[in-house]
Amino acid sequence: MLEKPITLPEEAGKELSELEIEAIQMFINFLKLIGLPKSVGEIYGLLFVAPKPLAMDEVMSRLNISLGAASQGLKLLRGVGAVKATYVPGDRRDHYVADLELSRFATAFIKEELHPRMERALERIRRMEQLSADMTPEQRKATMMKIERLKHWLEKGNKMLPWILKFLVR
Amino acid sequence: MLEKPITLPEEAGKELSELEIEAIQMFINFLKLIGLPKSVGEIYGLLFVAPKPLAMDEVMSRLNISLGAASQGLKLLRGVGAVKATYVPGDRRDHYVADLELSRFATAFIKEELHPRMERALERIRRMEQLSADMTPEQRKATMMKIERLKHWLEKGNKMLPWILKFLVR
DNA sequence: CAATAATTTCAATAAAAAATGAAGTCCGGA
DNA sequence: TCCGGACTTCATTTTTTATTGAAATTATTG
Repeated sequence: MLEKPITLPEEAGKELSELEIEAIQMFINFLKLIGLPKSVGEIYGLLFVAPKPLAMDEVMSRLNISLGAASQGLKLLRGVGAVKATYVPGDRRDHYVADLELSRFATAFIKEELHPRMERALERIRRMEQLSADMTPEQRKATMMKIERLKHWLEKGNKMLPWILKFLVR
Repeated sequence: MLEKPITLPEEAGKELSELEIEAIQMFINFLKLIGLPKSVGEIYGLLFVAPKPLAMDEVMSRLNISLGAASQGLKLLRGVGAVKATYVPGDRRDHYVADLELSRFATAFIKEELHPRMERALERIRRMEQLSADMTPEQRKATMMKIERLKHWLEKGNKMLPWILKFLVR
């Protein structure tokens, strides 16, 4: 084993720079939009402007968040491809870098939130069509019209998604 | 005043039909996506399939939600244009109908959530550019590259929005 | 204009979501 | 194989958000 670098307080706990603060706030706001918790925005924001890979405990101490939040946040970000683990020689810890391709958030959102909900909505619509079968003709007509509207809208959304994705990715 | 129709329990508190339940669950899920609370989804779902305008207390008793939730939910829905008040002769209460144009939710979301956040993000980016001024040339270069990425992405989003809106609305 | 129904508001409460940190697991190296 | 740091998990706590319902406000009508 090489020299133990003693405690090496390094920059652990160092104050956040103004740049970091701006980036972090920006990502907190954006990721909140797609339902991600503050801590995830903080982590991504910090890594986004970081000039070099950061280890989990650096993330923790810079942001003053707990071990659990750091671990779970990084896990989620890795899961959507927004953060990558990199190897740093001579250090046992994993180090993380932000993937700068912002569209990863959009694609993850579409894949994990939008798509499943659309599927379930279509199921419900099918069920509604069945249920409208035993209605008075008059009621049935009105109901079918509404259901048609719903379907139409969902289809429109579904058609738009691939287009949006193509536009966002690269 | 005409004959007082006595208590007229009418259909107040009547069980929800299966059709209503499907519609309600569908809208709970969808509206949650854009950050609206469950009660709002319930109200809109109920009104969406209702064959006639409903008064606030009907909404309350059918859904078993409180006076406050009904009032606030209807207010919000009226605010985004998703629900209209209609006049019902001989009844003092307001009656509400769902506007079937689903795109109202999308446009409200874009106008009230997305747009403001984009504006604020652009301000932050400007601030970040200023801050990067006093950095070492090397750091500055790396930072500016990242900022460019952000800008590029925001612009892309901004360009896409009108298109999406045009597509969704009618 | 009094009486009362309909609705809004908002402080208090409940419910849901996120953060914490201790206990447990998983390595990698000696 | 045993040790110790790095990380993960998850029951508990904290924070945030939504709901409730009583009081205040605003009609409506007789």
